[in-house]
Amino acid sequence: MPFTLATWNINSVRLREEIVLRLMREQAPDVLCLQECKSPVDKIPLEGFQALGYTHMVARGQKGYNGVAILSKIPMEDVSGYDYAELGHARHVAGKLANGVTIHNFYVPAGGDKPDRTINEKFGQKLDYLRDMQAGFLAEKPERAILVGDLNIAPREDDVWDHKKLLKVVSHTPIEVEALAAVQAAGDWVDVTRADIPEGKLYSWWSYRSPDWDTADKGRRLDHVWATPDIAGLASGSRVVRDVRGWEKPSDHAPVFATFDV
DNA sequence: ATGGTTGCCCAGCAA
Repeated sequence: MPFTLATWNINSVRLREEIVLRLMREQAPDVLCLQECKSPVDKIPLEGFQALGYTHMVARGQKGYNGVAILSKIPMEDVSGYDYAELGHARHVAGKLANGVTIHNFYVPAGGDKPDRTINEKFGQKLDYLRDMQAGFLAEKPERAILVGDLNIAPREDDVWDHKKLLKVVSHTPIEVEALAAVQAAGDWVDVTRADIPEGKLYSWWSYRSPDWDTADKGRRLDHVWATPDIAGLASGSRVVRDVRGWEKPSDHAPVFATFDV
């Protein structure tokens, strides 16, 4: 049975409950992975989600910051949660679906403004987090797994609006791109979005600070869908639903979708 | 080089 999955940095699930419901109604992914819920787990507004068929959830939360959740129409078991870099942040949750596929949902640290760990502790935390992800996947090779989330790195030149201008901007620096490539190699992860859409500019995030985000189109592809080689070939239909960035009271991220015929 | 916006919750940090 094929299922469709979406990943979306929601930037407060409580403030944006209405547009989560709208996405569920209009796009109806079977599995919806959220990041930056900014809510304790017991304060996530579940009633409306359940009424639309999303009766299963695994989540990690904290007050005010971070927070990840997987909402699913498919039964799902809570399988683990990593605290990479030992930050004490709610940045990872995983669920094993009844079809045997494990979903890892990550919110990688953004890394602050300056791409230099000697003067910016947050950048060091981001690199440490990526290093620990790499070690984790080397220690335990994932199988029949999908990794999604806001990885806060746009790896390719065509994942950003201007490669040269962003080489020293956190999210597109060579050291981050290399660290992300090491994570990907450690788990043999296939970049499903770029396997489906190999050519051309593709973004999933546009800053709130750009007044005319759609026309200016100074975006970055920070949100990713990866899969292990045993199921990556079953993926299709990848897309960024860009319109969502223009909905009322939007998140600064648009959701990324893929379908897996497992 | 700076400031541009938003969310948390009411100051200032994080993104």
